[in-house]
Amino acid sequence: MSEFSIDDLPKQYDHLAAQKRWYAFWEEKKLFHGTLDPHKKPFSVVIPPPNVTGALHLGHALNNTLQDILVRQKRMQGYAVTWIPGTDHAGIATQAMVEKRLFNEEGKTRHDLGRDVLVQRIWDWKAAYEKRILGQLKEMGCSCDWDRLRFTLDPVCAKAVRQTFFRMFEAGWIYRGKRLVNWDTKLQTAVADDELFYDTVPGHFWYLKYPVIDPKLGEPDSVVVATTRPETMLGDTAVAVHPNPTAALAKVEVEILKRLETASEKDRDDIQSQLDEVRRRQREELPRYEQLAKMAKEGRQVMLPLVNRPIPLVADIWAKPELGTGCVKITPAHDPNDYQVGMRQKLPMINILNKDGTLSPEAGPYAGMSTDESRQKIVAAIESLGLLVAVEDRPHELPFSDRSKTPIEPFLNDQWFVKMETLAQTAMDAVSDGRVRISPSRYAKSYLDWLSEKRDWPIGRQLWWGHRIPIWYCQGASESELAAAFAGRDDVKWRWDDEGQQWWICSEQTQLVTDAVPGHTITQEEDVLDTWFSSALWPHSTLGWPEQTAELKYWYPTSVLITSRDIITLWVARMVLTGLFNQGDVPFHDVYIHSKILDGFGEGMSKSKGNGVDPIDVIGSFGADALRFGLAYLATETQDIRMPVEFRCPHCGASIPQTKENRILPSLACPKCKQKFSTQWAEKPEDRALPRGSVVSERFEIARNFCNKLWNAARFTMMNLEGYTAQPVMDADLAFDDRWILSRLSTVTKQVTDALAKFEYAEAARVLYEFAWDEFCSFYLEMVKTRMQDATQRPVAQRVLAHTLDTLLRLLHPFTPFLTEEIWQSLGKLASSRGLEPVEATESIMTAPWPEAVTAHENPTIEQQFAKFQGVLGALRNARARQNIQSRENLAFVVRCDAATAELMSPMTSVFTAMAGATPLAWGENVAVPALADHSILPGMEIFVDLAGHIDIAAELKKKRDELDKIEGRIVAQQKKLSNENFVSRAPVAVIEKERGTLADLEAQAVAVREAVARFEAM
RNA sequence: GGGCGAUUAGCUCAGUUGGUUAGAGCGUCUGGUUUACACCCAGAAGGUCGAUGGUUCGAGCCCAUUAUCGCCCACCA
Repeated sequence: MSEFSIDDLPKQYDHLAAQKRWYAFWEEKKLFHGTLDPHKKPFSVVIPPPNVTGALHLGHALNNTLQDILVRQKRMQGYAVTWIPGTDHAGIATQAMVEKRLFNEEGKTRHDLGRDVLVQRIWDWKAAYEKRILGQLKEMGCSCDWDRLRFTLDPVCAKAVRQTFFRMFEAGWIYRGKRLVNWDTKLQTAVADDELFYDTVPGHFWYLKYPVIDPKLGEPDSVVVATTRPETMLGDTAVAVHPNPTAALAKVEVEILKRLETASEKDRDDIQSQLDEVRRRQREELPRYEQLAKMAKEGRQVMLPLVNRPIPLVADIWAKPELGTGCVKITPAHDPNDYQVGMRQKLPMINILNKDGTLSPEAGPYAGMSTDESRQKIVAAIESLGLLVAVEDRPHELPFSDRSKTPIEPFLNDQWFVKMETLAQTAMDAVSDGRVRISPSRYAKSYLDWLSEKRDWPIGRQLWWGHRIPIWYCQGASESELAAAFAGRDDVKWRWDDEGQQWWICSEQTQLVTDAVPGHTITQEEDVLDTWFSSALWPHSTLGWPEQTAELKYWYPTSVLITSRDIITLWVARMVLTGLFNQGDVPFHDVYIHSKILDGFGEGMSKSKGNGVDPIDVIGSFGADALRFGLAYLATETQDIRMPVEFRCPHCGASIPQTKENRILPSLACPKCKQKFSTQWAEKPEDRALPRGSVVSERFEIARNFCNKLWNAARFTMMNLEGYTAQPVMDADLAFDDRWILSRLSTVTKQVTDALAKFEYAEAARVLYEFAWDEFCSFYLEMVKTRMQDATQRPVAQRVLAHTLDTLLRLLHPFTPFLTEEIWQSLGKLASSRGLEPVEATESIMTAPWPEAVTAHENPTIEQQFAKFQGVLGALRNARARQNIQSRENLAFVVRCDAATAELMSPMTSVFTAMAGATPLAWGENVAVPALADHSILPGMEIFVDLAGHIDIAAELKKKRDELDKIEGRIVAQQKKLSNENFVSRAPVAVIEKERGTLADLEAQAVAVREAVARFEAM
């Protein structure tokens, strides 16, 4: 090891060097790895696996920082700790990214490549992004247990997925139903909800007349339905009317009346017109509605025009008598609500669309046409039959595919579901009875509300990237053939599918051979499972379930899950229910939901908006320690973190605030140096050739400055450790400032430990920031300076200083791991043994014990006395600034105070000289007051700074008179309060006493100020 | 439409169970090359706590109403 010299330490903390050095050191020493230790309590955390769709942004940085803080603290507290890292295959999103690139760069769709080739391409993408993501985590300093790295498509996860599916199939909870998907007809793929955008396009509302078949006398001869998509009439299988329109309208009327009572002036007209409309319908339409309801119950039919198909009138509550014509056409295959009606009324479902968006053979003469074309033809044909009642213009909000920019067709697909009745209840119970605690507690409500609907979980996805559903279809075989084929196997189950007239065979195996059933061919389901199906298993699948491994037994249930609020339902709830189902125990005891990071406009960050910030950019500018400390400092409980974003010019370092306009440009010119730089949108070669401007936020400056402050405090400490020897420090050896800092240190230790236990990261960071800066640096270090000059005081001062820094470093380590390790290592070279009862420092701060509060050091009296000292110092500095006296001019002052205060303060002469450039001449009750003085008043003290030759008497007199006015005003207010009979008789005695004390104080001040006024007046 | 949250200094945010004169950082202004730190030091200015009403001796904090913004969920024949 080379000779260590303080001079090697630069004035500014070199974060990049420290990050590289110490991360490698920790990995080499295997400090992140948690070993199964029966003598230690386990503490385990699974990472919310980031999607391999792209690089991490600041939201991930926050999430992982908060986990790492906890994990590092627990390690120091002596737990056996593992933080299991990994990534998620993110089915839809990842396949979409790859397909998008394929389309943009090669003009191909997935069908051009085929399943195997596309999946291979996605694996390549995954490899690249996983590497990037893991690199980002490491740069942030995350102490993940890399030996346990997982990916949701790993064989071990795949096995857990198949086993879970198999067990659910066995339980009878897997079934096949219908679900509406957003179908992109151009790319011929299902599109996720968040890949849609909505646009309002001009459209029409068409009123179509369907003739009633054989109307009886007095009955209407037709019904009128309204639609924005007339072509779907080809798939109509019913017309619905409300079964009890009288009651329904009455109910609506009551609701409107209720709203009218509480309505604001502005809404009143609107609500009133709704009421008028309902009443009109009650008068004019009700008889017809009632008649239709009666006809529906009699099973009457109407004739679907063009197709000439009789379809039933059905009585269903989906038809609202207060809306439209009161009659609704039902197209079960192309609308989710109509689908529900179709299920209730047992209607046939006719799919009139092909996957390319053209009309299917079911559309008869219109087959093969586009929807637009068929719409025109159908409207024209209906009009020619005289069945078009009216056309209204009506702007319509249509969903579009973000990828192909074409309109989305709602498409009802066959889909696999999991029944949630039982599973949801178990997950609700786990939170209701406290086995899983969600904090902040308000989020338990969204969890419970969502689960209580017990909506079945659609688990199939029409994709190629993911866990293929372990179901095989077999047609034409008899049950005895199946029983024979799978005799003696408990890893295969089958069920008859009445609708498809086939067997469903479910197997835990990766592959069932196509001729597993002799004489019949079996084929595997094409679809893959929802991404959340595999992430739901994450806490136990990562530990080797279904094998009951030692790992699983030791680490499961995990200790805490830290995540963001938008996936409480999608992910957290499902982890709880699968954990209970598979392992019989909750997956974690605590869930902490942290805030979200927003940009300067209050919008969530996302890559597509261009306001996302790469943590690596922040680390480059400010350092990983500043990134982490800054995030923790901002992570308060309720408030989302608003973070104005700026570009940093790579040429001159200037900051260019990000606006909604400039954040989507491929390149920008720096307003300061006029040179151009590129952004994340750079695609053209000329843009890509420019240097890249990083995207950062100035909100990390506070943390960067703090890190540098701490760095310099450590430098100062080490500069003063020459001749340091480790020896126990006796209580009697301690100086006033030692007692004070040790008292504060113990309190701070307690506060930080408590705050972290409650996930109050911002509170912990704030306490540490204020202690380190305002107390340790601003006071303790300054006071120690004078003691370091004195050979008799120096040894104790060195020991307490080294001890305090040592403890502070350990408290800060979870927040700023690199910085604290860097200092720890340097400090170790000068003072390897530290503490009031010295012990040898550990080889890494990571393995140092978490500080314990020392209650014996906590001393309120010392803290009060110290506050007095700070008061005097403040008054002196104030006086200097007020009188505009240069700092090199030494001042003299006297303090009028009681004997005890005098005794306390008089030994501190040199401190006042050093810290305020002022020398006390006398302390006590009867001090001689300088004729011309700056006068300030503190509780129990009056400070007179001798101003001979410095000030303007008239100005000073005015100041004093103003001050007196102020004090007298407050005395009047205070007297009024105390003479208020209500206050005196009702407020607690302690409060009244406090108010009386305040009044006495004010009166004393008034006396002193009057005296000062008199003195000036006499001059 | 339902649920949740926010609104405090120019900006970004703290503010413990209601109790003296509501705090911090940045920014602004004044003054500083005090050998740890200009990513610093010493000071100053700046707020009727979104609005209205209520409870209370006392409200930034509790209750009701309301406005604005954000998020989640549902829905839009």
